[in-house]
Amino acid sequence: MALPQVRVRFAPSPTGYLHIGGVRTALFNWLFARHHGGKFILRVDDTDQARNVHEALQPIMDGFKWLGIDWDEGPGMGGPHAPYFQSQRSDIYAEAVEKMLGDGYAYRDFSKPEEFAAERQTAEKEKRQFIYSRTWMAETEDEVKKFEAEGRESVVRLKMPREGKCEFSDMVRGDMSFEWGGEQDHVIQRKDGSCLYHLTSVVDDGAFEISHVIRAIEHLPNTPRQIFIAQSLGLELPIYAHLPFVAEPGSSHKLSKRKLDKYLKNRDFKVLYDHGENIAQKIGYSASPETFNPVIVDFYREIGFLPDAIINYLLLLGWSLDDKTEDFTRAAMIQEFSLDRINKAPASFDPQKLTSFQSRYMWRLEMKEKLDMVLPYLEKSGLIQSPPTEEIKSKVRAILEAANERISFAGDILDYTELFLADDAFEYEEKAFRKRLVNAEAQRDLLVKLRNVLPDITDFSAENLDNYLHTFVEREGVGMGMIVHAIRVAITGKAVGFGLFDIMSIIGKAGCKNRIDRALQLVAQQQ
RNA sequence: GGCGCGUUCGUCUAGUGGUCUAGGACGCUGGCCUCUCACGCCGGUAACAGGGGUUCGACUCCCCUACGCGCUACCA
Repeated sequence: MALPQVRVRFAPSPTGYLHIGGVRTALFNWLFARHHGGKFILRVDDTDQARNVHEALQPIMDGFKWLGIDWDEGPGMGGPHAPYFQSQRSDIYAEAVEKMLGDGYAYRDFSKPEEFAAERQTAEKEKRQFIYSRTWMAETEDEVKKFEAEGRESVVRLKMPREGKCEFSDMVRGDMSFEWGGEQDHVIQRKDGSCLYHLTSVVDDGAFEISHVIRAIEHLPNTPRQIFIAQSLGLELPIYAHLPFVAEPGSSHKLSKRKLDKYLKNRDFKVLYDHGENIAQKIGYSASPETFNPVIVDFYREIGFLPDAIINYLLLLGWSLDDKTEDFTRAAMIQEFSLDRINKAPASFDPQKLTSFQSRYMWRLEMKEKLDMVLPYLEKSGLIQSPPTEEIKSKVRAILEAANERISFAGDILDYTELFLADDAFEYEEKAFRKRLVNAEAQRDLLVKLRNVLPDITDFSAENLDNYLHTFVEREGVGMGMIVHAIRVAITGKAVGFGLFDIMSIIGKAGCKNRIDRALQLVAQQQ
């Protein structure tokens, strides 16, 4: 069987944000297209909200661009089947509706909404399946005139078959079979002439020559009526593949951006969110829950995630190559991706695992790339000048080298603000200060001794400081632990951090002296 | 209610009738390393939803039940 040209699409409705679940669906489409050398098309499903489409679409396109998911046809790209906005294709849909009407696959329905609803309610009350009586169906001109004379208005409904089965094969689910009789006469055109999703989607899939429809599982029950529309219009059917949805962390509910409050009760989710919020605060980013939310791609961009880490994580959410491979470059995932290794069960979004991918990707980065990622955060927070001087850059480079795996998100560089603030401007953590300085007399005395010999140290490299301090404690007849903590707190204000000798070297001799003096002074004040 | 889909460690998953006393990863956890934290290394914890079949043999095939989710819109 020769595979036709692969053409797939992702059809977002412009909502103003890019949802992580949507990215996963788009990713699978994109990978499938790239794997087969086909086309990935972006179509804008804006039949409902014609207003502000541009504004609402921009974040979605920006998100995809950032993630490196590019489209061959669609907004900003054009293409042989333009326009790619459904709001600009009404004539095409109207024509399709006329054709279906003419061929008897659809009919004008003059029922009033309340009449139709009444029928449905009756059926529900009697606990039987609702099937429209078609009492107000008009198929001839005379019938139309008769109903119009009564002052009725019409919509166009599908004239669904009521017998037999709709059978099709799904590339993820296998063979599917639905009773036609279970289907409703869905409305495809409103009385104002605008068309509904099922119609527009099928018409466009046909027009764009979509070969494979890869979408979320919630569309599976919609498939029979879409097949009916496609067949009525004489369109070739695409091959369907329905993806399991992305669920909330630790639950089987579909991930939704509206339930942020609820997700924050999940520990792992909250950890990620708080981490992000902390960074956002330091760079003065106003965190609106509309977009600053771990369900939305913008969140990750703001706090310094790597697109590749997100993509790699998402790839494995419902797909796997084998029992061990986890790291995929773009080239590798394009090479290996196939629909038949997609899982059937919903996959729940795990913030911890995403974070672990991010950390690994971050650690592996070349120094230059890491530096480029991190500098904007220092600039935005006002800790360094913009653009940074070479001197600052080499300082940041030294910090990155020393901090190493401690930086997982680019914004984590802001955990080391004390290394950029003036010697008398950073703050001391109260608890650490008390424990390591105020209530540690012996250690403090050692610190004083060290401070006094500080000017004698000519080589302030980390390596030499290491040697020097080891000799120093040896001479004093104590362990390293006796001096290290006091120094750390005195010069950084914190109880934890990366290697002390690195920190000292980065702060420099004068800085260390100033900071130790300041700390000792503060201790004196407290006593 | 009807129809449909799904169900392996807490989570992502491997597994297509015997190689499974079920493998990997994240997490959690014990230890080592060590100036703290992190990294790293070594070890541990933990799963086939339940019940019936089919079969010499079932995580794998069939049926039922339970649970979860979705669709059943003049939303997409």
